[in-house]
Amino acid sequence: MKSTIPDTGVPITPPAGNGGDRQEASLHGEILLRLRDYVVEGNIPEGARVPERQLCEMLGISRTPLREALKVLAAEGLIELLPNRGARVRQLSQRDLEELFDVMAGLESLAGRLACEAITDAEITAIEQLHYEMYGHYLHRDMHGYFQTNQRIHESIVTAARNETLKTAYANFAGRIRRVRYSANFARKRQRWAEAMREHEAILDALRRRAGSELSDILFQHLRNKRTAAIEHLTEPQEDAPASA
Amino acid sequence: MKSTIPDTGVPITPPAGNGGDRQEASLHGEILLRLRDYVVEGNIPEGARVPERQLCEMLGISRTPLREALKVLAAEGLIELLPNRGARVRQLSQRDLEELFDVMAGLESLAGRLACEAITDAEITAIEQLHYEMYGHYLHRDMHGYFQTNQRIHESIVTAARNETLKTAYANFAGRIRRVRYSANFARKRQRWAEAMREHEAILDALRRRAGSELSDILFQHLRNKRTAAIEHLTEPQEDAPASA
DNA sequence: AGGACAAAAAATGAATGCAAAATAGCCAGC
DNA sequence: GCTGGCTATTTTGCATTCATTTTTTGTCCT
Repeated sequence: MKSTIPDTGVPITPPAGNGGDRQEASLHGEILLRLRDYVVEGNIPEGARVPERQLCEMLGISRTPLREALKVLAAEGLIELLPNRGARVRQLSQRDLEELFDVMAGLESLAGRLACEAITDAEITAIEQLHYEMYGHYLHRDMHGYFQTNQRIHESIVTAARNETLKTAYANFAGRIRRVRYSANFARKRQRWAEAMREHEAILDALRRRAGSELSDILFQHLRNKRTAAIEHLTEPQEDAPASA
Repeated sequence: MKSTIPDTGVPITPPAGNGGDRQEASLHGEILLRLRDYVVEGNIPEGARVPERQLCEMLGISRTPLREALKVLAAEGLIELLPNRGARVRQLSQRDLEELFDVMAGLESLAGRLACEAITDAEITAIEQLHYEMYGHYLHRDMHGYFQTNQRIHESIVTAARNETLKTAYANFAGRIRRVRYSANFARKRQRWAEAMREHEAILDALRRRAGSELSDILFQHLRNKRTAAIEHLTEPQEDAPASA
């Protein structure tokens, strides 16, 4: 008994309906987007075998476009394709996660450096706004809000870098990590909070001064610390009160 | 007149023969590798339309595995897939190239930083060796040799970073740029040479001292300068010729 | 002669069919 | 009772086929 997928009827979306608004003419493109989200959101257990047949039924399509989508997801590193053995959700070892975090750190570090060359005062103001908002979440111990705002800040920096290639790569790696995040549902350790806030202050400061190489350093360290916290959390899942109420 | 591909009989390899030694069981994987090389090496003119039928005949396969490979190449950014209009070799604008170079700079900068944490004395010695070899090419005005050795040095640094994820991403972006390099066949400007050599000295120095954040900075600047030279070369293809106008 | 429309040809997108490989199920033998 | 080998079923990989869409070409009208 495999029980490949925790099937709940029609998990992804109604097979027929043109669900998402995302403009994507081709069927295979539509499938790709849906499957990617489906995998990223952690709906398939790690390392689970995913028979094409089953996915086809779920999505209401034939195998051809599905297989095309699978190949792309494999190239993106979300799943792996064993020859003659089908697709499995890629299992990330701790080492893989460390590597991913480091690459993310490098990309954000780069984003900060580039942002300093191109960012407008208005954009900085917007980020300051987010920063204060995040500080509010911090004071209210609102982890979820904090986390979301934090993510928006980092995305703003990447956007300010004015580099679509970077942005795409960033989104790709972020997806791979997010998959784990959804599954493990790890949150930041409380004790990291104060430290992270201080680091964010420094980030803003360097950004205001357009100190590219300095910001680059700070961002790398910031992400490195994040990495450490995340890895520790994975090996020791229990941490002070996790769920926000 | 379409003349989509500069067809020379059977351009890629004999359709039947198991050409490459690269172990890749599946046909689609084999196709992917061959097609990628074929595109990277610039055998297809920019923006040229590539009828699937023609590629199928070239490769001696049916359309199914070919289309799978095309989807992957599109995801990698080497080609683009227009709906119902087939695949075209992705045309890189000057802006695209700038972005790519910057991302490469970011990745190498990251590689340098990580390398400082993990590199062994033996690896540093090996890089020093390459450095001297490169210096020899520089003295002999051997651009080709210089270029190759230079590439090996940068690859050594990426390898020393001990991060397979980074290495894969690096290879991907390098491929996209190489495609242009093959096509445009641009080389370094002579006047950049001396400067580049000095920068390499500084790279080695920082590496020896394991000064991660410093090396990160130097590498980024080094690649940035490379970018400037490359872009200038694209707009003004003449080498050494009076850059004035 | 030039342009617009229409039909034919070709190319793409997706579905189906078929062969090979892998998995599982089963029986015999130890 | 367990292991080892053999067969049946499932699943993957690729080729082929069918349905649209696009592109080309030919013709007619102005």
